[in-house]
Amino acid sequence: MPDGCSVEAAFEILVGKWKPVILFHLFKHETMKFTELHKAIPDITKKMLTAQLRELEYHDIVHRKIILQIPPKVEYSITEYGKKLRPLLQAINDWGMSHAAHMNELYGIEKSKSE
Amino acid sequence: MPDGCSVEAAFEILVGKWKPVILFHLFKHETMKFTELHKAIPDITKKMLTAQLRELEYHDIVHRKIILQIPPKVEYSITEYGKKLRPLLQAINDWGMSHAAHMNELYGIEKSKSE
DNA sequence: CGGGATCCACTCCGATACTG
DNA sequence: CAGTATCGGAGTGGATCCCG
Repeated sequence: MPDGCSVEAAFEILVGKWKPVILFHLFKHETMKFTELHKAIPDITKKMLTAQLRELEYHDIVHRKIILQIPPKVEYSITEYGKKLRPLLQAINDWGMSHAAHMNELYGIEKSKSE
Repeated sequence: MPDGCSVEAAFEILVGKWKPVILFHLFKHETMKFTELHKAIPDITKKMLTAQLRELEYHDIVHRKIILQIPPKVEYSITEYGKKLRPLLQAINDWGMSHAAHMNELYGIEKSKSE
C-alpha cells in the first residue's frame, strides 16, 4: 500500500493535540520565547509544551535558539522548511471550518454535547 | 482563536488510526462490503472497523447501505460530500511522503527504532 | 526561566465472546 | 455476515516536584 499510508506518517507529526496550536502561534509571531508560548496556551503544561516542541524540532519544523544568560532564555521559531507546512495546515483548517458548517446543516447547531 | 483551531476539529474526523486507510480503500473501490473492507485491512478488528465506519457515517463522509437478506450484507461507499476530502487527503499524503524524504536527508535511513 | 523525572488518570485500542 | 458487549493492556496527557 504505497499511497494513503503517508497520511498516518504525517499525522504523527501534526497531531499530538497541541502541535497545531503551537504552530499556529509560531506562524503568527515568527519568534516566541518559551514563556510567551506558555502564556499564549495557558492550558498546556510545561512538560507537554517541551515535549511537543522537541518533537517539532526533531522534525525540522521549529528551531530552538538557546540564549545563555542569568535568566535563561529560549526562542522558538519556524524553520524555512517548516514554513512549507503552512498551506497544508491552512487547507486542513479550511476543510475543518467548512465541515463544521456542513455538520450544522445536517444536524443543526449543537452547543452542549447532548445533555 | 478563530483560526488554527478547526485543524483539531478536522483531525478528530480524520485521525483515529484507521480512518485514512479505510477512506483510501473506499476511494479506490467506490463500493465495498463489510467483509471486503475487513479483508483489505486484516489488522483491524471488527469492533474498530464498525466504530470508525460509524463515525465517518455520522460525519456524512461514507454511506451505509443495508441489504436485508439471509446472509446480511452491508455496502459502504463514499458520499458525494465525502469526495471533497480526496484532494485534502492527497495533499496530506504528499506532504507526508516529501517529509519522509526530508527526514532521510537529515538523519539518514533509520530502519530500526534504535534498539 | 526552561525543562526533565516521576506518578497517576483516562482514553483508546485489541482480543474474545455473544447476538440477530 | 454484520455488529455489539465486556475486559484488559498500552499509550497519552496532566500534576507535581526537582534541577540547571
